[in-house]
Amino acid sequence: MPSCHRYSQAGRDCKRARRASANRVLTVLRAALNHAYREGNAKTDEAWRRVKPFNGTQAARVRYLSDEEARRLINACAPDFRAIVHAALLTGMRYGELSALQVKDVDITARIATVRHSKAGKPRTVILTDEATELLRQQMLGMSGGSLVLARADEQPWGKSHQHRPLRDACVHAAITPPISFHGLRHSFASRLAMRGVPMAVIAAALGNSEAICARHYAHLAPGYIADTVRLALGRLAEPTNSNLTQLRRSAV
DNA sequence: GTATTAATGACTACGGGAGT
DNA sequence: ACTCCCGTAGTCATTAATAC
Repeated sequence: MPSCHRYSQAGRDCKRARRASANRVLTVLRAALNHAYREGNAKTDEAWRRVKPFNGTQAARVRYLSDEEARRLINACAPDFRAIVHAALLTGMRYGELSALQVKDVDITARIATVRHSKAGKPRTVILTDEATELLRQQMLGMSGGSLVLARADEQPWGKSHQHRPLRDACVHAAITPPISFHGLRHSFASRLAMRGVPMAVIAAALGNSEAICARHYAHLAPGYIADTVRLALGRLAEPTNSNLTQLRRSAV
């Protein structure tokens, strides 16, 4: 676990994260207690009904990389790990999705990839940019349909936790401070889109998330988009006319 | 490198309040 | 009474961190 710095932004977020975790524990505990109450094993549920979760725990500011940091990070990775990091930054796909991606899931001609088993349980299509298409095409050269597109140098699949140390080392070499997690690469992808004014609905579709979740994480990165949308939608209420109001003298205000 | 635990992301279902 | 919207509860999957 990262150490908390009491007065820094990281420290405040660490505190928020602890409170969010406490809320989750409370949720699980309350579910168990409610079950016991429904089964007649508790006389009353009043005690835990009075416990309120911490407020303001859902507003974490996501950590993301600037384009320059992302380039440094890619360059600092070993070749096999570099490919999966690069792909994460270009597609926003999760570590588990990338490490399971097979040749048959990638359509170079249509420039799409299919995630057959996403976290939400539903398959989804990932749009590939020219850069992402070229990256995957290079990876897939000479491979058969069932091969993993992004495997380790020893041709074994990237396993659980295999990303942690290489990414941490790459962050050190690339002078990325604070270091970023693999999931942060997904946030970086979405943040780049948000900062370029891409609508939340489009970002949500690209990530396979709900629009509400995306808005929570990335809306603050797109103030220009929100402002433009509001201004465009509202337009003018009335044309300016000659006012029948007299401007007050400064001394009268 | 692997196993385990903690933390987080993200979904659906549901209930309450506001509006009609 | 009904519908819609929004927030919360509950849950599961995934990722991160750590111990060995």
